[in-house]
Amino acid sequence: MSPNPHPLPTWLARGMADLFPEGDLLDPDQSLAARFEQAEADQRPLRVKLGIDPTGSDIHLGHSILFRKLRAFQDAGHTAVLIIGDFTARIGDPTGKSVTRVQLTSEQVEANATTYLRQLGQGQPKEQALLDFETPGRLEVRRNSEWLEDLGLPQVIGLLGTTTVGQMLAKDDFAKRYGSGSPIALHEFLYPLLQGYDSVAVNADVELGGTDQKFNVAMGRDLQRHFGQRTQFGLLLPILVGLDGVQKMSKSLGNTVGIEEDSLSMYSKLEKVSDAAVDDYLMLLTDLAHDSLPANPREKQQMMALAVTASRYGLEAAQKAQADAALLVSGASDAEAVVPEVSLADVNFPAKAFYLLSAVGLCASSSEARRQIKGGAARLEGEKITDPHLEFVSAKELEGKVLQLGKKTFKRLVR
RNA sequence: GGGUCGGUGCCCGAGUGGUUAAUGGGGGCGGACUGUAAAUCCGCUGGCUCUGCCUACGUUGGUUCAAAUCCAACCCGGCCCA
Repeated sequence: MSPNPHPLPTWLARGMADLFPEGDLLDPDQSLAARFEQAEADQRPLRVKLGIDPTGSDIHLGHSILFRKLRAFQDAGHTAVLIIGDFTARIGDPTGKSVTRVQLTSEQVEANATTYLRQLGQGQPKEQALLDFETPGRLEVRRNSEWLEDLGLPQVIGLLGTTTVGQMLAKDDFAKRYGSGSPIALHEFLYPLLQGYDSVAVNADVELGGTDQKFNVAMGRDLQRHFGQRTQFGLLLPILVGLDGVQKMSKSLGNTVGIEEDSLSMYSKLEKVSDAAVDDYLMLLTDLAHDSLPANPREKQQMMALAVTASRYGLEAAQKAQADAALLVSGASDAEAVVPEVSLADVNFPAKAFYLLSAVGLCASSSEARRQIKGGAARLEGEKITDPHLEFVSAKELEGKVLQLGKKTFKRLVR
């Protein structure tokens, strides 16, 4: 193979799962590297699109890999076009869901969008934020209701006419559902088309997405061509596996690390991710060079956890989290300072042990607490609680003590 | 619109009148082991300040001493026909 005349910058290539098209290396419509060259020559920043679906409200590390890449584009001088899918959220992205998603009201969507932007760092200095909201020209935040709300039926029919049922059924998710006899609502076919139309509306040069977005991103290219526009490149990043190392990181699977979690909890979760996931985390969530990593898997976990936490909270806070986490596992008695506190104000006395566990938030329900106690999971000041009916007469006798569930969860009871 | 099969706990999926809060698997949680990992083994897995009481098998109503199980209507879905 002859040397590539325009290699992609390393910040761009890192962690990339797929890039398309990858044709003639000199053609700016076929090669992203050539598009870069051209943009530079024209002194025109590239427009890099990323769509978010304001259906949830908590951003986790799985989302953040896309934002990190978008930020890298910003730092290289390009324009991030963040599209809030406020209109499409009301349809529901069929991706990965076997069930048709509930449609949200516009109030819910708006509230979620606001929360999203805050978590991405709106109003914060760029050093602390996920995206650069500060530097002029580096960020455009758009809502797709801007252009989708006013589409008339003739235009919608026009969009529908650009593709076929056969093409739609080629999409992985639709294919599976169709094959297994699960319902597919017709309006779900509209989703890829509308997301694709977003690319037309913002004139995107590049669209970022997870590998599960390939179909939708490709649809954007088709529609851009249809509307006589220059086509975008699809840059796909892997879907981050969750803490279990098996399934994708997703809130409904409960294997996430939230971007807003405090440094201690972020570090503690990360340092125990499954070995299967550590290399991915290092690649996608840090900038560490992979040839300088320790061979010992335990050290590797810790290094990764430290780096990821530091990228969010700074090195000093991350190191403190690391030290605190070490204290916590060594035994609650050494860790006075770092155990999170919980108030007894809402607990009614006299309180039985199982009720206390649930009232204090250590267990989801009092029935669960009862089971946990029977299973030997609950401790007070390091001493195992064996009787669910153990009764505490007043808050006084509990103040300052540490209540523990399992090996990892501690709460200090305070007034 | 017609025919037909189906809708069960977080998910999948048994169960077709009576010790059924409902077999089994997955997932989750806890215990042992360990590297706070994986694998393995064991226990738990509707709610309630709980020796008992509630609520649950698409919805509503009915039959019966007794229903997830029988009947009716309705809602939702798959497939076939139109």
